[in-house]
This record gives sequence, C-alpha cells and structure tokens, in this order.
Amino acid sequence: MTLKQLEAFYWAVKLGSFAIAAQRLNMTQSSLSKRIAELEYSVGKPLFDRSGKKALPTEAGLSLVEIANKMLQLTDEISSLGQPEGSLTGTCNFGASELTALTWLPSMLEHVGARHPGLVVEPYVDLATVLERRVARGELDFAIAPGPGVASGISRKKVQTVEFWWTCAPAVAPADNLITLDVLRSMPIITMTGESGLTRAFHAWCVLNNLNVRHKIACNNLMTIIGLTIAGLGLSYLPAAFTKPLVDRGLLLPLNSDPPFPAQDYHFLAREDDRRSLIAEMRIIVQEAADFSKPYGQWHPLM
Amino acid sequence: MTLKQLEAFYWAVKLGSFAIAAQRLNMTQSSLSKRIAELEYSVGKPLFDRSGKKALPTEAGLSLVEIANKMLQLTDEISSLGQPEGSLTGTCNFGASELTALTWLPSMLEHVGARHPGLVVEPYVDLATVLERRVARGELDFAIAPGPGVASGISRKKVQTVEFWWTCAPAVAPADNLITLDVLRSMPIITMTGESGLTRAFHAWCVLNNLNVRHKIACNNLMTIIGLTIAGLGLSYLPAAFTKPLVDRGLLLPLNSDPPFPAQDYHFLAREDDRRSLIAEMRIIVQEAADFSKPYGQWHPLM
DNA sequence: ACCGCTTACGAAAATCGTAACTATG
DNA sequence: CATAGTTACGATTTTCGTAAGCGGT
Repeated sequence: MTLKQLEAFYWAVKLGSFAIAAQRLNMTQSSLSKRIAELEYSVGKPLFDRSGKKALPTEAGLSLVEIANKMLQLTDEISSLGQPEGSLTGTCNFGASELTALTWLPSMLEHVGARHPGLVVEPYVDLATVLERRVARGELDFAIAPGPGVASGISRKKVQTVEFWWTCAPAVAPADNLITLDVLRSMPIITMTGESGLTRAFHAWCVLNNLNVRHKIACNNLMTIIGLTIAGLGLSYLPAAFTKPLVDRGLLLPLNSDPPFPAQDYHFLAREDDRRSLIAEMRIIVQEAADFSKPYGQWHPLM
Repeated sequence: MTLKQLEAFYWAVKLGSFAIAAQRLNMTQSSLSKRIAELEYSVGKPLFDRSGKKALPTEAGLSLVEIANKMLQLTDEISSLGQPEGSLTGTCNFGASELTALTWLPSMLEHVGARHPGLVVEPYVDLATVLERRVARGELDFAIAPGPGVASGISRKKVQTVEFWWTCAPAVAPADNLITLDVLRSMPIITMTGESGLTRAFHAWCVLNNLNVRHKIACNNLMTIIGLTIAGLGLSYLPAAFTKPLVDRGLLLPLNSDPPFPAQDYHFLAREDDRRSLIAEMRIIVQEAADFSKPYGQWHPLM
C-alpha cells in the first residue's frame, strides 16, 4: 500500500470517475486504474462496484475513503513542516476566465508565490460554464469567472465589477456611433461561444431588449474576438478598461447603446463543502490581487 | 514522500538507531539510510543531527515522528478493513525463551492464527536477558521469559510457574540421589550461559545456600544441555514436566536437594509505554495458550 | 580500530504511458 | 457507437543489497 495509491483512490471516489481523477492527478487513466487495482489487492476487498458503467465505491471503499482523507491531510501537514507558519503546500488547481488570466493573474500568482512558496499552482483557463462545472465536480479547487453561474453546491463571492462597452472597427462604425436595433440586425455580432459567462449575459441582454439576434461569429477566445473586431468583421462587447489601449490607438471604436451593455460581476467560485484553509486563503489573495482595469506592470497583451 | 520512508524514519527514531531499525524492518542499514535521506530531501529539512556518533532527531524530526505515528496507525486501520472485527493486522515481533518455544509456542501461534489471520508473527528465540533488552529497546513487541528481569520501563505479568529439578545421568548419580554441598563441589554443573534467566536464578540459589560453585559447562541452548546431562557430563537443573519423558525412559535421574531448586515464574514482558491493543490481545492469548507442562499435541522434542 | 552511518554501483522490480481490448448504456 | 475502465507490453525509473568509504569515539 502506498500513498500514491491512496491518493488515486481518494480522488477517484471524490470525483466519481477514474478518467477525471487521472486528469486531476496528471496521469493516465490506465495508471490510475492499475494503482487502484493494486490497492484493492492489498486491502483484500474490492473497493469499487464495477458492474455498472460508472465505478461506484463499495462499502469497504467508503470506509477507506475516510481514512485516506485523514492520511492525505497528514501528508499536507508534513509538507507544511518545512514551510513558514501558516503557509500552504501541495497543489492548487484553479480556473480563470481569459480576461482574468490576461489582466491580474500574474499579480495574483506573485502574491501566492510570496506568501506560499511551497504551493504549486496550476491555473486553467476556460469559459465560465466549463470552469463552473469543473469546480462543481471537484476537478478545480476554485475558479474566477463572470456571472453568478447556475450550478448548485457552489459558493460565490463577488470579486469585482467589470465595465463593458460595445465596440467595432472605426471603418465599419454605425451612424453616430450608436447601436440601434437596426444596427444589431444589420451587422454581424462577434461573441464568445455559448459556454462563456459573457455570452450568457448577452443572451439576457437580448431578452431584455426583445432582441432576436443570430450571432454571425462565435469564438471561444477573447483575444481572437478582439482581433476579429479590429478587422471590421462585426460588433462585439468587450471589457472597457482592458481594450482602452486599442481605442486610444484608434483601432477600436466604443459605441453607445441604450440600454448599455451591463457591467459584469466576476465571482470567486468554490464548492460549498470544501472547507479547506486553502480556499479561504486563496479567496483573500484573489480579493487583494484582483484588478481587471490595470495591466500587469509594463505588460499588457494589447500594448 | 512514501509510507515506507515514514515507517523507516519512525522506527529509526523510536529505536534510536538506524542499524536496529533496519533489522526491525527486515532490510539493510544502507537502504534505510537512503530512505531517510530521501525523506529529508522531500521535507526539505534534516531530520537527524548526525554530528555525533548516534543520529539524534532534530526538532523537525520530532514534529514529524508524531505525524508519522498517526500515519502508521491509519495504515493499521486500513489493513484491518479487510479483516473480521477486532482482528489484528501487521507484524508482531516477539521473543520467547527456548522452553517456551519448545512447549506451548505452537499452541499459541495456532490461537493467533485462528483469531488474527491477518497478523504476521515473527518469534525470536533467545535467552531472557537478551529478550528483555530487546523488548526495552522496542525491537521486540513483547517477550516471554523466566524471572522478573531487571530492566526498567518494562511491564511484567506472570504467565506460569514452572517446576525444576536437579538431574543427572543415572550412571553418575550421587549417593541416595541426593545433592549435597560435596556433590555440587565434586561434579560439574551444566547451566545455560549467564544471559539466561535460569542461570540468574541459579546464582541466587547459590548465594542463598552460601555456595561458591564454578560452572564447568555453560551453554546457550537448553536441548544441548539436556543432551550433555544425559551423556553424564554433569548435573543440571531442568524443567520437570518437560524432561519427565526422559526420566520415564531412564535417561535422566531426578535428584533431591535441600533446599530444592526453586520453581521459576515465567513472565510476559512488554514496554510500559506501549499501549497498542496488539499487546493487550497478545497477553490474553499467551495466558490462554501457556502451558509448559504439556507437549504440543503428539509432538514433544524429547519423545 | 571499531562502530554507525553514507555513498557507489549493478541487478532486480515497480511504475507509467501507448495502444489494444472489453463491457455498458 | 461512444463512453468508462481493463489488459498487454516495453521503456524508463526506482529500489535494494553488497561492498567500499568516512567520521567520530
């Protein structure tokens, strides 16, 4: 019996899937499967009921997962021994929206590195609904994403409000730089794909304005959308502070609309049942580091 | 960090020596040393102060040993999962005097195997003082040995009283089969070596009788002493019930002495600070199985 | 010089990933 | 037929013991 086996088993139960657990532990499903098989052999009893499609823990498995949990907590305690007081160790898997990643993520990681030198961080960038789902499943420890989200069992805390504006390339600007229903119907709209929190907000805005739009272009990458907008391929709603440099350089034109595109609240998402101090500490650091309006030092992806 | 490393480290601290810990874990000192070095690397701090001759645990080492202890308890808990309720698992290292080993040890191991099929037992046969020292050091979980012993920090519980008699070969029997001071001075005495509990008792008996004997023959093996006695090489004090078959066959002659050689109390020895349920359970089994007077089933080494 | 621990090194074993396989819904 | 997990197998890595090295008493 090894700690690796117990760790694999613990996550397999916690995440309810061998494949996802393997992903969480940076290994292949095959290896994880074998580790669990070894553990079952050494315990002498099957730990999973494999009759169905999903592997469900047996009674013995449920007893073991309690012990494995204690065991893994002790390993955390051990790795904290070599660290300054109150410092976290281990690995933190978290999610971030692209805007987060491109603005204050470096600042946040600097904070984390300074306070918790023993902590390994693995940021994962994706769209809000993906992040939310992965947090709900336990694949991510927490995430920062726009919108309150919909999943249950998730605790949310607002991090910051981000202003958005409608933009397009100056060459294709509508009359008076004003967005009307006609404009929205006549020009393609470039949005993120449906899994994005912004797109979710956009749909709400459309409903609010009795608008029935057909996106002409949907992309899962914010920087790409900015590029497409600059190229004059359509309208898009973009974070104001983040894209201001492009406006200043005359590459983008902010437009007026009535009502304006609503500001978006970005949230810190974590599982309600996750009481680890890691989560509490990270929430604090996020609060301190979060600033969507400033570039990180001299670096800005758009400058 | 692995469980093996933690186990090695735990025993190295507990036994105060790498070499002894390695022996306890059935591996070489070299491997144990490397395991501990790996553990130190993964913790990031030295766990032992190696400046002196003995490796003393550092402060970090002392913190870790607490956690390692909890961890190993949890592994015990896990291995009990696959076992019937109240059943012990793991390995039990214990000591037994030769007489114990040759009489009721098989019976005891039968009991252990029936009640605790998951327990690995490693009996170690040696003389009383050796057993006592190894119990005191923690190398053995417990031991069954004659005499109360002298070491401190050891809990003792009487198991059984064993009757002894003086014997010799019929051919060399003294007048009236009686042991007198003259006889003791004129005939060689065959005893176990000084580390035996019986020899310790013999010395006490000599002091009691104002006797100044010089052993002619001292051997560390009971069966050998019996053989030497039968060969007529001298007197010896032997366990009565155990050697009765030889008396019945006319190979040995019991002698009278005044005072008689005192009966010996055999004790269950364990460390006072060892509160494991293993010890309590083994003490019970020993009490039940202990019977120095009966052969094991059809088998008797002297029949 | 001995004792206690470490280092060097080669043989043996465990681990891991790719890919093929099996079973379930 | 797509998904979830297992098995086969070869390459790499790890582990372990023998034997030599090293420092302290």
